[in-house]
Amino acid sequence: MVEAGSAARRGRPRSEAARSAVLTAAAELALEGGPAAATVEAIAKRAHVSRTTIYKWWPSAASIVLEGLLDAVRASITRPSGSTSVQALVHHVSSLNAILADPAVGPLLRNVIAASTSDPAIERAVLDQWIAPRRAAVAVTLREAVDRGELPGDVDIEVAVDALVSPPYYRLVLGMPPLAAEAVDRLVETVWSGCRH
Amino acid sequence: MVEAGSAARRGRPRSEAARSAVLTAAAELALEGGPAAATVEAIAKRAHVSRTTIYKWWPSAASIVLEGLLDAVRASITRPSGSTSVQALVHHVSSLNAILADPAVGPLLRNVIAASTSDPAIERAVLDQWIAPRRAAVAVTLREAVDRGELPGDVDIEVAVDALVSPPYYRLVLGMPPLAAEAVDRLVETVWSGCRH
Amino acid sequence: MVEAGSAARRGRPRSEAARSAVLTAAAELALEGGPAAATVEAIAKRAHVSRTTIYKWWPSAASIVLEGLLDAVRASITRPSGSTSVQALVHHVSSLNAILADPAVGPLLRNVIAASTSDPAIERAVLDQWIAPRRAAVAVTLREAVDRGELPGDVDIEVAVDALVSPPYYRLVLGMPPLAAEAVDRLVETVWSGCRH
Amino acid sequence: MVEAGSAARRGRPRSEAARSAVLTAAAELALEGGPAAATVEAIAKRAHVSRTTIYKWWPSAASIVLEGLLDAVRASITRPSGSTSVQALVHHVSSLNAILADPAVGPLLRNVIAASTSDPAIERAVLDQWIAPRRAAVAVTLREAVDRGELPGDVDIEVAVDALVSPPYYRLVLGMPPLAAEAVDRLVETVWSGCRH
DNA sequence: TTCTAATCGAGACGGTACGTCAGGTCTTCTC
DNA sequence: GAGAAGACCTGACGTACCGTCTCGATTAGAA
Repeated sequence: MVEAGSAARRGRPRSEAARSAVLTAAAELALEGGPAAATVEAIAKRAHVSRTTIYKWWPSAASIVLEGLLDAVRASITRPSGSTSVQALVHHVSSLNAILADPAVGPLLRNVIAASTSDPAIERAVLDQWIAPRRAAVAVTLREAVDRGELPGDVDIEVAVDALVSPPYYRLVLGMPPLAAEAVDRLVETVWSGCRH
Repeated sequence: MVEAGSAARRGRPRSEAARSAVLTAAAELALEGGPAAATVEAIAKRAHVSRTTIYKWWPSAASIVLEGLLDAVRASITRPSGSTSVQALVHHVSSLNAILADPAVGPLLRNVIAASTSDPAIERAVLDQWIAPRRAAVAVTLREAVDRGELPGDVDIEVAVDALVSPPYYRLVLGMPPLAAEAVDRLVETVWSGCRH
Repeated sequence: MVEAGSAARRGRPRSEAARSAVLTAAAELALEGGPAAATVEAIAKRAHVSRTTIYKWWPSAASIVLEGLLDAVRASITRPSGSTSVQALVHHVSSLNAILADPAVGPLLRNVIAASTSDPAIERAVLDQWIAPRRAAVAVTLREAVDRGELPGDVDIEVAVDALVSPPYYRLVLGMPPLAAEAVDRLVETVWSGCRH
Repeated sequence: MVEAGSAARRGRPRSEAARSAVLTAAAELALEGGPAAATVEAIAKRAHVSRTTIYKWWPSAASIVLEGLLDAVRASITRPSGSTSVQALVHHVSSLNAILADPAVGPLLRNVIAASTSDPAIERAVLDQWIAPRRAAVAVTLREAVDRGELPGDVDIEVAVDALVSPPYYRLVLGMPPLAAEAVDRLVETVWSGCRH
């Protein structure tokens, strides 16, 4: 999709100012007034960008919010070097929980997840670009623990990942209060020791 | 909402036929065409009921779907007598998972949860009438296990409930495949033994 | 199209206020700013009527202008009793010329004729409801003159009608100055005596 | 607009291929799909020319159609030498009628006339470059007849011209069937003898 | 031969209006 | 008084063209 260096491109280049204004406006509107407020029309007006330009680059308002979200939390999956498996898991789940509890991120993600119900493209993007990499990070940590003999070889990784990452999403999506930090610790400990029999 | 016997009521009584036709039409439309298809307009047309009547009794299309949902799975929370704690938990989580995986229920609930994002009334109703009773059933079972000494007294019930019930919702809402029956078994076993240290 | 007395009609009746506000607004806009100004959007705004209501009753902006035009000049075809054939023809052509030269009518008709180029429905309506009755009035007068022996029996009525009524339209549509009253007199005299050989 | 010989112009010269491709494409589109089809966008696409180029040379789609029209029928006004006045008039009106009835010309002219309603530049061009020369040819013939004593000196030339040339335009613009050849003959005879008293 | 001036093509952009859809409200008549 | 029918307003949708604006590529005469 992106040319390698030289590639001369004809025509007027895309306006980066317009793109970022749209992303910002969408996020602000969604945070202020909920998903219903982030219409293409309102975004265009606030971003001082024409509606046609928006439709040229994005298929729906939800896709704009999603792109802004992915931009904002890009590279937020880190694994602390020199730590025990449990510490690594706590780090993963804690940072996931923190992101979802962040008042500037959680509501946006909730909107996007709601939109994914009626828009397969959004659903795919959420799964591929948001869910999958985060599940993978947890799964890798668990598999390394199995390799090191810390966990038995018959552990069902998928089930363990589900138990670890579901609660923050569940609470976000249903409008329940987010997990406290200590609750996250207990959750990880419970699942970890449950995996060891 | 429903009066007790005596009140006599003047005028034409509410049509039960209209109510059930509306609920059925809403469910069918939502299953056939997703959330976007279950508009008040379409429901009215399919149910052969006037739009005015619908607006008189329900505030939104989502509330109709929710009411139909609650009608359909009323009294679906049962606890098998004469069973071990683990068996009871497996029963609870399995039946929850089965309901959410049911192609006639899951999509509807997913719609309603999506609608709860932008409608506080729906959010409240989902929490109070759907989520709370099911969490309570699991929590009661866990507390009984603590009382019987099967689990230590310092178990964090809320965390354990989260770990047990979140995965089916998480998978439903994100459009992932539902948990297999054996995965449910392993999930309960993992959390149960994790709670025992 | 309209029911005779009894018919009782269910539902909210059509708003006559809205209809006339739309017709007035369309005429005003078309007179002020030319055909390009009389958009459905602008008409709706000026008439304080919603766009949807307009689309419910009219298929296009031009059809609104046309309806207003037909309303305004309804029953404008009269034939003076007790007059010679030539006087009757002068009357017909003069009043046609006056209407087309009327600054409150001519421009509107010109707009509608322009719209008829790209809209067959408008074209049909103009021919049937505007052109045909006026041609018929002239043709009747000519045929009566033939019957009375004032004109020979082999006169080509259609050709004579064309010669009499075309010039005012021609001048209107091309933006030329309208015919003066005396020019109309001379036109009728010329065609009349030309028909007598 | 056109340079006097020598001037030599620097820079890339205007592409004649582009010009004629645009004129052809505009005519084809207008004939196929009516005035609404001949948009600048569609013309550009069919002519394989960029929109910018079109806007550089023409102010509107209608002006393109008009230019093509004038190109096509240039020098179509001829007067047959050695003929009576009536024959010359019949020749003029017949060829005008034939041009307007030509399925490759009439619809285009009708489009352009419609566009003249909302575009003063088009209106001017139509009057100056299309209408005026044709009226002049007829008027000259009539004046020669007066000079030769075939017509009385008090003939109103303008009125006579109107009566002769209006009908074909009138019928074209309103979508009526064109005049038959014999009808043209009768029209000229009627007006001619009407002018002689 | 390089400059320089004009063209042409490609495509992004801000706009305006389109015609449609759904949400809600209101008015009238019927059961 | 409930319900049906239907007119109405509001607001957003996604699309089509408009006319303007950068760009780069091309083509010639002029320095």
